Amino acid sequence: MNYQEVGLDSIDCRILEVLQKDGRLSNAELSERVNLSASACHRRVQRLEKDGFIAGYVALVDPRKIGRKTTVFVEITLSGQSDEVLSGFERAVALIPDVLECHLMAGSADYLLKVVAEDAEDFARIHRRHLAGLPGVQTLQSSFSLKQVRQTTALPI
Amino acid sequence: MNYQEVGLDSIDCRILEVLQKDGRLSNAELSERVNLSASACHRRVQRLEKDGFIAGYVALVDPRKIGRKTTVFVEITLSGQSDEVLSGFERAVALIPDVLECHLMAGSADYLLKVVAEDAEDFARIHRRHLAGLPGVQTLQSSFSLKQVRQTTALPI
DNA sequence: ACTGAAAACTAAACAGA
DNA sequence: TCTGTTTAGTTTTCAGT
Repeated sequence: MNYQEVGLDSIDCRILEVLQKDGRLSNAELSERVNLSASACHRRVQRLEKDGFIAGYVALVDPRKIGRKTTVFVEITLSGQSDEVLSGFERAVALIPDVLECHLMAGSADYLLKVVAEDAEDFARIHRRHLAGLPGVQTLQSSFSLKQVRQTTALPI
Repeated sequence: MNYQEVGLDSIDCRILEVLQKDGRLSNAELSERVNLSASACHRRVQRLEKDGFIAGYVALVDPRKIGRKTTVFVEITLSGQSDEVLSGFERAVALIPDVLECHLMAGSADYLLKVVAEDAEDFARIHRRHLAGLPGVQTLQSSFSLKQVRQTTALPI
Protein backbone atom coordinates (compact mmCIF):
# COMPACT_ATOMS: atom_id res chain seq x y z
CA MET A 1 0.00 0.00 0.00
CA ASN A 2 1.12 3.53 -0.66
CA TYR A 3 0.01 4.87 2.66
CA GLN A 4 0.86 8.50 2.06
CA GLU A 5 -1.79 8.65 -0.64
CA VAL A 6 -4.48 7.91 1.89
CA GLY A 7 -3.20 10.33 4.52
CA LEU A 8 -1.34 8.01 6.86
CA ASP A 9 2.24 7.82 7.97
CA SER A 10 4.22 4.73 8.76
CA ILE A 11 3.32 4.81 12.45
CA ASP A 12 -0.38 4.93 11.64
CA CYS A 13 0.11 1.88 9.44
CA ARG A 14 1.90 0.07 12.19
CA ILE A 15 -0.96 0.85 14.58
CA LEU A 16 -3.50 -0.50 12.11
CA GLU A 17 -1.45 -3.63 11.55
CA VAL A 18 -1.20 -4.33 15.23
CA LEU A 19 -4.84 -3.60 16.05
CA GLN A 20 -6.00 -5.77 13.18
CA LYS A 21 -4.37 -8.70 14.92
CA ASP A 22 -5.34 -7.80 18.47
CA GLY A 23 -8.11 -5.29 18.84
CA ARG A 24 -8.06 -5.43 22.61
CA LEU A 25 -4.50 -4.35 23.21
CA SER A 26 -4.24 -1.78 25.93
CA ASN A 27 -3.06 1.60 24.84
CA ALA A 28 0.00 1.13 27.02
CA GLU A 29 1.08 -2.00 25.21
CA LEU A 30 0.16 -0.70 21.78
CA SER A 31 2.27 2.38 22.36
CA GLU A 32 5.26 0.22 23.24
CA ARG A 33 4.89 -1.90 20.14
CA VAL A 34 4.85 1.13 17.88
CA ASN A 35 7.52 3.02 19.83
CA LEU A 36 5.41 5.95 20.87
CA SER A 37 4.46 7.54 24.14
CA ALA A 38 1.13 6.37 25.46
CA SER A 39 -0.57 9.70 24.98
CA ALA A 40 0.69 10.25 21.45
CA CYS A 41 -0.39 6.74 20.57
CA HIS A 42 -3.78 7.24 22.12
CA ARG A 43 -4.41 10.39 20.10
CA ARG A 44 -3.49 8.64 16.88
CA VAL A 45 -5.87 5.80 17.58
CA GLN A 46 -8.66 8.25 18.29
CA ARG A 47 -7.96 10.00 15.02
CA LEU A 48 -7.95 6.71 13.11
CA GLU A 49 -11.31 5.89 14.66
CA LYS A 50 -12.83 9.30 14.05
CA ASP A 51 -11.65 9.41 10.44
CA GLY A 52 -13.09 5.98 9.77
CA PHE A 53 -9.88 4.07 9.11
CA ILE A 54 -10.87 1.89 12.01
CA ALA A 55 -14.46 0.95 11.30
CA GLY A 56 -14.92 -0.78 14.64
CA TYR A 57 -13.77 -3.49 16.96
CA VAL A 58 -15.32 -6.93 17.09
CA ALA A 59 -14.91 -10.25 18.79
CA LEU A 60 -14.49 -13.06 16.29
CA VAL A 61 -16.65 -16.03 17.15
CA ASP A 62 -15.55 -19.43 15.90
CA PRO A 63 -18.37 -20.59 13.63
CA ARG A 64 -17.61 -24.29 14.15
CA LYS A 65 -17.84 -23.97 17.92
CA ILE A 66 -21.38 -22.69 17.66
CA GLY A 67 -22.38 -25.32 15.18
CA ARG A 68 -22.04 -23.39 11.93
CA LYS A 69 -19.86 -25.91 10.18
CA THR A 70 -20.92 -25.19 6.63
CA THR A 71 -20.14 -22.27 4.35
CA VAL A 72 -21.95 -21.99 1.06
CA PHE A 73 -21.46 -19.53 -1.75
CA VAL A 74 -24.66 -18.83 -3.64
CA GLU A 75 -24.74 -17.25 -7.06
CA ILE A 76 -27.98 -15.56 -7.89
CA THR A 77 -29.20 -14.14 -11.18
CA LEU A 78 -32.06 -11.72 -11.07
CA SER A 79 -34.87 -11.64 -13.58
CA GLY A 80 -34.24 -7.98 -14.36
CA GLN A 81 -31.62 -5.38 -13.64
CA SER A 82 -33.70 -2.30 -13.05
CA ASP A 83 -32.84 -0.32 -9.95
CA GLU A 84 -36.05 -1.40 -8.27
CA VAL A 85 -35.35 -5.07 -8.76
CA LEU A 86 -31.80 -4.69 -7.50
CA SER A 87 -32.57 -2.59 -4.47
CA GLY A 88 -35.59 -4.71 -3.53
CA PHE A 89 -33.34 -7.74 -3.61
CA GLU A 90 -30.62 -6.02 -1.62
CA ARG A 91 -32.98 -4.86 1.08
CA ALA A 92 -34.35 -8.37 1.46
CA VAL A 93 -30.90 -9.96 1.59
CA ALA A 94 -29.77 -7.59 4.32
CA LEU A 95 -32.38 -9.05 6.63
CA ILE A 96 -31.13 -12.64 6.46
CA PRO A 97 -28.63 -13.11 9.28
CA ASP A 98 -27.21 -16.30 7.76
CA VAL A 99 -25.94 -14.25 4.80
CA LEU A 100 -22.62 -12.83 5.90
CA GLU A 101 -21.71 -11.25 2.58
CA CYS A 102 -23.51 -10.15 -0.54
CA HIS A 103 -21.70 -8.78 -3.56
CA LEU A 104 -23.07 -7.37 -6.76
CA MET A 105 -20.83 -8.88 -9.39
CA ALA A 106 -19.60 -7.31 -12.60
CA GLY A 107 -20.53 -8.76 -15.96
CA SER A 108 -24.10 -9.84 -15.50
CA ALA A 109 -26.67 -8.83 -12.88
CA ASP A 110 -25.42 -11.51 -10.57
CA TYR A 111 -25.04 -11.54 -6.86
CA LEU A 112 -22.64 -13.67 -4.89
CA LEU A 113 -23.72 -14.52 -1.36
CA LYS A 114 -21.68 -16.09 1.40
CA VAL A 115 -23.95 -18.05 3.69
CA VAL A 116 -23.16 -19.91 6.89
CA ALA A 117 -25.25 -22.90 7.97
CA GLU A 118 -25.00 -25.65 10.52
CA ASP A 119 -24.81 -28.37 7.90
CA ALA A 120 -26.17 -29.19 4.46
CA GLU A 121 -29.62 -29.87 5.84
CA ASP A 122 -29.70 -26.56 7.65
CA PHE A 123 -28.63 -24.87 4.45
CA ALA A 124 -31.53 -26.53 2.68
CA ARG A 125 -33.81 -24.94 5.25
CA ILE A 126 -32.20 -21.50 4.81
CA HIS A 127 -32.48 -21.94 1.08
CA ARG A 128 -36.17 -22.81 1.26
CA ARG A 129 -37.11 -20.29 3.90
CA HIS A 130 -35.03 -17.30 2.88
CA LEU A 131 -33.21 -17.56 -0.40
CA ALA A 132 -35.80 -19.08 -2.73
CA GLY A 133 -38.28 -16.39 -1.79
CA LEU A 134 -36.02 -13.41 -2.44
CA PRO A 135 -37.67 -10.94 -4.83
CA GLY A 136 -36.59 -11.04 -8.46
CA VAL A 137 -34.57 -14.25 -8.30
CA GLN A 138 -34.23 -16.03 -11.60
CA THR A 139 -31.54 -18.64 -11.02
CA LEU A 140 -29.73 -19.74 -7.92
CA GLN A 141 -26.66 -21.91 -7.74
CA SER A 142 -25.04 -23.12 -4.55
CA SER A 143 -21.41 -24.17 -4.04
CA PHE A 144 -20.34 -25.71 -0.77
CA SER A 145 -17.03 -24.98 0.85
CA LEU A 146 -15.39 -28.18 2.08
CA LYS A 147 -12.60 -26.50 3.96
CA GLN A 148 -11.56 -22.99 4.85
CA VAL A 149 -7.91 -22.89 3.91
CA ARG A 150 -7.49 -19.25 4.82
CA GLN A 151 -9.79 -16.79 6.52
CA THR A 152 -8.63 -13.45 7.79
CA THR A 153 -10.08 -10.05 8.53
CA ALA A 154 -6.68 -8.38 8.42
CA LEU A 155 -6.11 -6.27 5.35
CA PRO A 156 -2.61 -5.94 3.94
CA ILE A 157 -1.34 -2.48 4.86
CA MET B 1 -29.04 -21.76 16.77
CA ASN B 2 -29.67 -24.41 19.33
CA TYR B 3 -27.19 -23.12 21.82
CA GLN B 4 -27.57 -25.85 24.39
CA GLU B 5 -26.16 -28.36 21.93
CA VAL B 6 -22.88 -26.51 21.88
CA GLY B 7 -22.65 -26.03 25.63
CA LEU B 8 -23.83 -22.46 26.00
CA ASP B 9 -26.71 -20.90 27.86
CA SER B 10 -28.73 -17.90 26.86
CA ILE B 11 -26.46 -15.48 28.72
CA ASP B 12 -23.39 -16.81 26.93
CA CYS B 13 -25.20 -16.23 23.65
CA ARG B 14 -26.06 -12.72 24.62
CA ILE B 15 -22.43 -12.05 25.51
CA LEU B 16 -21.28 -13.35 22.13
CA GLU B 17 -23.89 -11.29 20.33
CA VAL B 18 -22.84 -8.13 22.07
CA LEU B 19 -19.09 -8.69 21.71
CA GLN B 20 -19.49 -9.49 18.04
CA LYS B 21 -20.81 -5.97 17.56
CA ASP B 22 -18.43 -4.20 19.92
CA GLY B 23 -15.35 -6.10 20.89
CA ARG B 24 -13.98 -3.29 23.00
CA LEU B 25 -16.81 -2.99 25.47
CA SER B 26 -15.56 -2.76 29.01
CA ASN B 27 -16.47 -5.64 31.21
CA ALA B 28 -18.48 -3.23 33.34
CA GLU B 29 -20.67 -2.17 30.46
CA LEU B 30 -20.96 -5.66 29.03
CA SER B 31 -22.14 -6.97 32.36
CA GLU B 32 -24.87 -4.32 32.47
CA ARG B 33 -26.06 -5.17 28.99
CA VAL B 34 -26.40 -8.84 29.82
CA ASN B 35 -27.77 -8.27 33.32
CA LEU B 36 -24.98 -9.87 35.25
CA SER B 37 -22.59 -8.81 37.93
CA ALA B 38 -19.24 -7.67 36.64
CA SER B 39 -17.39 -10.63 38.06
CA ALA B 40 -19.78 -13.28 36.81
CA CYS B 41 -19.68 -11.67 33.40
CA HIS B 42 -15.92 -11.47 33.43
CA ARG B 43 -15.58 -15.13 34.25
CA ARG B 44 -17.94 -16.11 31.48
CA VAL B 45 -15.98 -14.09 28.96
CA GLN B 46 -12.76 -15.71 30.09
CA ARG B 47 -14.35 -19.12 29.69
CA LEU B 48 -15.64 -18.27 26.22
CA GLU B 49 -12.13 -17.19 25.29
CA LYS B 50 -10.43 -20.22 26.81
CA ASP B 51 -12.85 -22.66 25.22
CA GLY B 52 -12.37 -21.06 21.83
CA PHE B 53 -15.85 -19.69 21.28
CA ILE B 54 -14.21 -16.31 21.04
CA ALA B 55 -11.36 -16.80 18.59
CA GLY B 56 -9.97 -13.32 19.12
CA TYR B 57 -10.59 -9.62 18.97
CA VAL B 58 -9.73 -7.47 16.00
CA ALA B 59 -10.02 -3.93 14.77
CA LEU B 60 -11.84 -3.77 11.46
CA VAL B 61 -10.07 -1.51 9.02
CA ASP B 62 -12.14 0.06 6.25
CA PRO B 63 -10.61 -1.27 3.04
CA ARG B 64 -11.74 1.74 0.96
CA LYS B 65 -10.08 4.18 3.31
CA ILE B 66 -6.72 2.53 2.74
CA GLY B 67 -7.21 2.34 -0.98
CA ARG B 68 -8.39 -1.26 -1.37
CA LYS B 69 -11.47 -0.48 -3.39
CA THR B 70 -11.70 -3.71 -5.34
CA THR B 71 -12.75 -7.18 -4.28
CA VAL B 72 -12.27 -10.06 -6.66
CA PHE B 73 -13.34 -13.66 -6.35
CA VAL B 74 -11.02 -16.04 -8.12
CA GLU B 75 -11.93 -19.59 -9.00
CA ILE B 76 -8.99 -21.88 -9.46
CA THR B 77 -8.85 -25.42 -10.80
CA LEU B 78 -5.79 -27.45 -10.05
CA SER B 79 -4.14 -29.81 -12.47
CA GLY B 80 -4.37 -32.70 -10.03
CA GLN B 81 -6.04 -33.45 -6.76
CA SER B 82 -3.43 -35.44 -4.94
CA ASP B 83 -2.72 -34.37 -1.38
CA GLU B 84 0.66 -32.99 -2.38
CA VAL B 85 -0.79 -30.77 -5.08
CA LEU B 86 -3.50 -29.50 -2.76
CA SER B 87 -1.32 -28.83 0.23
CA GLY B 88 1.41 -27.26 -1.86
CA PHE B 89 -1.18 -24.91 -3.27
CA GLU B 90 -2.63 -24.15 0.14
CA ARG B 91 0.74 -23.38 1.65
CA ALA B 92 1.53 -20.98 -1.17
CA VAL B 93 -1.84 -19.25 -0.96
CA ALA B 94 -1.47 -18.66 2.76
CA LEU B 95 1.54 -16.44 2.07
CA ILE B 96 -0.29 -13.96 -0.17
CA PRO B 97 -1.59 -11.16 2.05
CA ASP B 98 -4.02 -9.92 -0.59
CA VAL B 99 -5.92 -13.21 -0.37
CA LEU B 100 -8.30 -12.80 2.53
CA GLU B 101 -10.08 -16.11 2.07
CA CYS B 102 -9.41 -19.40 0.39
CA HIS B 103 -11.97 -22.20 0.30
CA LEU B 104 -11.66 -25.70 -1.05
CA MET B 105 -14.95 -26.22 -2.84
CA ALA B 106 -16.99 -29.37 -3.12
CA GLY B 107 -17.63 -31.02 -6.45
CA SER B 108 -14.38 -30.56 -8.28
CA ALA B 109 -10.92 -29.78 -6.97
CA ASP B 110 -11.63 -26.09 -7.13
CA TYR B 111 -10.61 -23.32 -4.86
CA LEU B 112 -12.43 -20.06 -4.38
CA LEU B 113 -10.29 -17.11 -3.32
CA LYS B 114 -11.37 -13.72 -2.11
CA VAL B 115 -8.80 -11.12 -3.02
CA VAL B 116 -8.65 -7.43 -2.22
CA ALA B 117 -6.86 -5.01 -4.52
CA GLU B 118 -6.61 -1.27 -4.93
CA ASP B 119 -8.22 -1.34 -8.37
CA ALA B 120 -8.41 -3.50 -11.45
CA GLU B 121 -4.86 -2.61 -12.42
CA ASP B 122 -3.56 -3.52 -9.01
CA PHE B 123 -5.42 -6.80 -9.25
CA ALA B 124 -3.73 -7.47 -12.55
CA ARG B 125 -0.42 -7.03 -10.76
CA ILE B 126 -1.45 -9.39 -7.95
CA HIS B 127 -2.65 -11.86 -10.54
CA ARG B 128 0.62 -11.76 -12.42
CA ARG B 129 2.90 -11.69 -9.41
CA HIS B 130 1.14 -14.09 -7.08
CA LEU B 131 -1.79 -16.00 -8.49
CA ALA B 132 -0.55 -17.10 -11.89
CA GLY B 133 2.53 -18.65 -10.35
CA LEU B 134 0.76 -20.73 -7.73
CA PRO B 135 1.79 -24.39 -7.93
CA GLY B 136 -0.56 -26.76 -9.70
CA VAL B 137 -2.90 -24.17 -11.19
CA GLN B 138 -4.75 -25.31 -14.28
CA THR B 139 -7.43 -22.69 -14.83
CA LEU B 140 -8.11 -19.41 -13.14
CA GLN B 141 -11.23 -17.30 -13.48
CA SER B 142 -11.73 -13.89 -11.89
CA SER B 143 -15.03 -12.21 -11.02
CA PHE B 144 -15.06 -8.62 -9.83
CA SER B 145 -17.35 -7.38 -7.14
CA LEU B 146 -18.93 -4.08 -8.13
CA LYS B 147 -20.51 -3.36 -4.79
CA GLN B 148 -20.52 -4.86 -1.33
CA VAL B 149 -24.18 -5.02 -0.45
CA ARG B 150 -23.62 -6.70 2.87
CA GLN B 151 -20.46 -7.50 4.79
CA THR B 152 -20.46 -8.63 8.38
CA THR B 153 -18.28 -10.62 10.72
CA ALA B 154 -21.14 -11.26 13.12
CA LEU B 155 -22.45 -14.79 13.07
CA PRO B 156 -26.10 -15.43 13.81
CA ILE B 157 -26.35 -16.85 17.28
C1' DA C 1 4.66 16.21 23.10
C1' DC C 2 5.18 14.83 27.84
C1' DT C 3 3.71 14.55 32.82
C1' DG C 4 0.84 13.55 36.51
C1' DA C 5 -3.45 13.02 38.90
C1' DA C 6 -8.43 11.70 38.90
C1' DA C 7 -11.60 8.48 37.25
C1' DA C 8 -12.65 4.15 35.35
C1' DC C 9 -11.64 -0.51 34.61
C1' DT C 10 -9.70 -5.29 35.37
C1' DA C 11 -8.78 -9.31 37.72
C1' DA C 12 -8.23 -11.87 41.68
C1' DA C 13 -9.60 -13.40 46.39
C1' DC C 14 -13.19 -14.26 49.36
C1' DA C 15 -17.99 -15.29 50.88
C1' DG C 16 -22.92 -16.62 50.41
C1' DA C 17 -26.78 -18.83 48.01
C1' DT D 1 -21.14 -24.37 41.18
C1' DC D 2 -22.60 -20.06 40.14
C1' DT D 3 -23.10 -15.30 41.63
C1' DG D 4 -21.95 -11.11 44.19
C1' DT D 5 -18.70 -8.02 47.08
C1' DT D 6 -14.41 -6.17 48.04
C1' DT D 7 -9.94 -4.74 46.94
C1' DA D 8 -5.45 -3.96 44.87
C1' DG D 9 -3.32 -2.96 40.78
C1' DT D 10 -3.79 -1.10 35.88
C1' DT D 11 -5.30 1.67 32.35
C1' DT D 12 -7.55 5.57 30.40
C1' DT D 13 -8.50 10.26 30.15
C1' DC D 14 -7.70 14.93 30.59
C1' DA D 15 -5.80 19.29 32.30
C1' DG D 16 -1.48 21.67 32.83
C1' DT D 17 3.20 22.45 31.41
